Amino acid sequence: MARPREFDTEVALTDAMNVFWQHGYDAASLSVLLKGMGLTRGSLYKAFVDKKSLFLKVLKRYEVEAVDPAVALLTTGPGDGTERINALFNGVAAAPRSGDQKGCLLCSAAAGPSATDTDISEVVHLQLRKMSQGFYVALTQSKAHAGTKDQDRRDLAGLLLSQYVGLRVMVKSNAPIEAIQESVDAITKLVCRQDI
Amino acid sequence: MARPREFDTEVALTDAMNVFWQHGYDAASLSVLLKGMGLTRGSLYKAFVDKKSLFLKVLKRYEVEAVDPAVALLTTGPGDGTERINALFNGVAAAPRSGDQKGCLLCSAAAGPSATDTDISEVVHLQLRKMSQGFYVALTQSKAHAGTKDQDRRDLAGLLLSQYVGLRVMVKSNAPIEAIQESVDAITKLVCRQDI
DNA sequence: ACAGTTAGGAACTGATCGGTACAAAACACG
DNA sequence: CGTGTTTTGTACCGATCAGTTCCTAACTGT
Repeated sequence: MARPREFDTEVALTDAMNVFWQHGYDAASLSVLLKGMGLTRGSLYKAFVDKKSLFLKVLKRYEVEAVDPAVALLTTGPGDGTERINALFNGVAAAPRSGDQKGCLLCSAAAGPSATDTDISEVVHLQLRKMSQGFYVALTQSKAHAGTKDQDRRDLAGLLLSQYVGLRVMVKSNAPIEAIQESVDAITKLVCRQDI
Repeated sequence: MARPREFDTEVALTDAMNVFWQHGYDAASLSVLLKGMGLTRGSLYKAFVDKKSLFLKVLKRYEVEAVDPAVALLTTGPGDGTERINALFNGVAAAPRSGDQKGCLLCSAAAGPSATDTDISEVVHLQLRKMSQGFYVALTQSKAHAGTKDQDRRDLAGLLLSQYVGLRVMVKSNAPIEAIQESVDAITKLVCRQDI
């Protein structure tokens, strides 16, 4: 019944995700989004209601596309829990080296619209909590942290989360790579429980 | 000679700082700034050239008003270096408890305009580096880290910096206080070199 | 083939953005 | 008491913002 959509909403959502990822919520204007998604105003508003709704859908997409894989790496990835955490942070440090400075959509959302919009804030912290629990599981599955108290592992997971957010914010802010690398090196020593 | 200014530029700059601090660079529109600073368009542009120039002056002001005191706390504050670092992070966790969620102007600038504006980025990272060196000095003056390698202290200072940025971003993003507290508790254990 | 329904696309809306132009006002100096 | 200089306030600028309107195009079910 009726005229069918000429575009794939899933593809369009992925395109929108990349636009928001690169520009951030506010800076991703409608015209930029339309160009990036390859469709016109009428189509976008028909399919995605408005900008904020689109962004919330994009966040859900980001969860599937980026957060869940990161959590999977932490919880069921190869090697010891310690190695998985290191792998994650090494990935963060590696991105800017290869010219990727767009950081993390979730972290940018936390630093941006999450401050003033409760709907966005809710989704953001749900996903951040997911990450935190991923760290916790990784720590629990780490030989180096096997003997630690549960609360200590929980706190350390919280530390790793805010560390992750801080690092990705710094990457997006054009911080010198050495500053990023210092932090990652320290994290490595920390989770390996070397004497720092 | 000629008509004197009716306002104190230093006071106006402080008012502007508070507006940017609360709203962030982009969200602090001219009309919001004018209202917050208590002056009109003509006066603002005569005295501060344009919005970006005003923000750069505000950043310099923030350095004097917030960054330098924080660095001073870290480097010449009371007690051991470890205690000073703890004092700083406890302050970060205490802010949202008393309703202060505006975070850190510097960290918000890092997450915001620093990504696209090199002038702002330069100033931001100069001040962030200052913070990092503050952490380094505090670690060097800490009994618990007296025996560590210099590079380890440098790396740990980098970690503390990105931790600081991440925490203040999370505070501004309306993160639950427990999540903030977890991180701070972990930091405490870490800098006290307890077994975490 | 035609009616019903929905997508697409362009023109348009009012609001707001940062910034400018300019005249009136307020002072310092002679 | 002017005169020159600077500030102040307001009206205005074009650009852009997110969102709406509305007509046409394209399809489906009968």
